[in-house]
Amino acid sequence: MPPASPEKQVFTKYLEENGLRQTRHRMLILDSFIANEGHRSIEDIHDNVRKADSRIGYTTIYRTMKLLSDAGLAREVDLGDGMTRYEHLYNHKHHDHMICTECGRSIEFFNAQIEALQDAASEKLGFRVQDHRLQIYGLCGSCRS
Amino acid sequence: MPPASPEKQVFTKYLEENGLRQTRHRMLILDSFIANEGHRSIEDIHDNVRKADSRIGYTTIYRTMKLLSDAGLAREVDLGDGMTRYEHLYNHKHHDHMICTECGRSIEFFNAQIEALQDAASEKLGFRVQDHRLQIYGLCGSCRS
DNA sequence: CTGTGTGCAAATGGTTTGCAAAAAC
DNA sequence: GTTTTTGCAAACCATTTGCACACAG
Repeated sequence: MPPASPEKQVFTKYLEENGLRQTRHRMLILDSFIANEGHRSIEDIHDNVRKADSRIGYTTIYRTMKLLSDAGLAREVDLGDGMTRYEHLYNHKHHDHMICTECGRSIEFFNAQIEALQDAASEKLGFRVQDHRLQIYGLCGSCRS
Repeated sequence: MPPASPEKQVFTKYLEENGLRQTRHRMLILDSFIANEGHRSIEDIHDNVRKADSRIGYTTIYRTMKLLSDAGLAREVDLGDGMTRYEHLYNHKHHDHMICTECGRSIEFFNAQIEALQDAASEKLGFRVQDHRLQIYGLCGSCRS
């Protein structure tokens, strides 16, 4: 048997520490989530997980994705399309998003200077930063022509 | 008669240009909106406008706030409390928000360097910026102690 | 008058919840 | 066997829409 993926180890540990059970459904959802990159909606994940077990319901996806977020494996992102999406957090650098208002595609980017300035600006206002989100809206390369 | 406020002039012009009518309800909503600063929900505005005319319904607030946004007088902000809020845009400098995860209060801030870096980072990725939103989550001065 | 604006109630759509049955331990 | 988890359906809640009536131009 191959060693469990680090994400699975993190999740298992999280479940144990919180007195939660390690169920087959939760593990299938984790499997599907780590096997697919991107900004995935509950519907996306549900469709994908159903290939492994067609009896898994929407509700369980909602509840499990919340657990994965708490466990630090997933991050909720709001791309402005009216539904919560989830992206990988484990071993993924923090980043922000540029969202094309024409085609809806989103580009991930990271800028260390912006990050540093945010911290500095916050500290100056007496604010202790926990997290932040930056979305830039505009036209992507293909749509601006 | 005092001259109409600049906001009223902008809105009137917007309505004319788009073949829309200048109704009493729309003007009352604009009055209420420009008379109160802050991040106001539909419910806030509705409660306030009803003091002037108790027959104005929720629906009209929704529809009119959308018009005010289109006219460039209001901006939708998402403070993560599950409802759309509106803030003034006319003669208000662009700014971003720090949101306290403890008390929910939000602080407005502006940092020219961050703005410039965003534009530069976008341009480098072939992105033409139209707008952007930055929310920093953390603990405000009163809550961090 | 003619056509737009409005209020009400009902519909919508993503998300949450109550509860009995199923699964984990 | 006891307790947690799950699926289903119903509830929720902010927002939108259909429609008959009210109002602006």
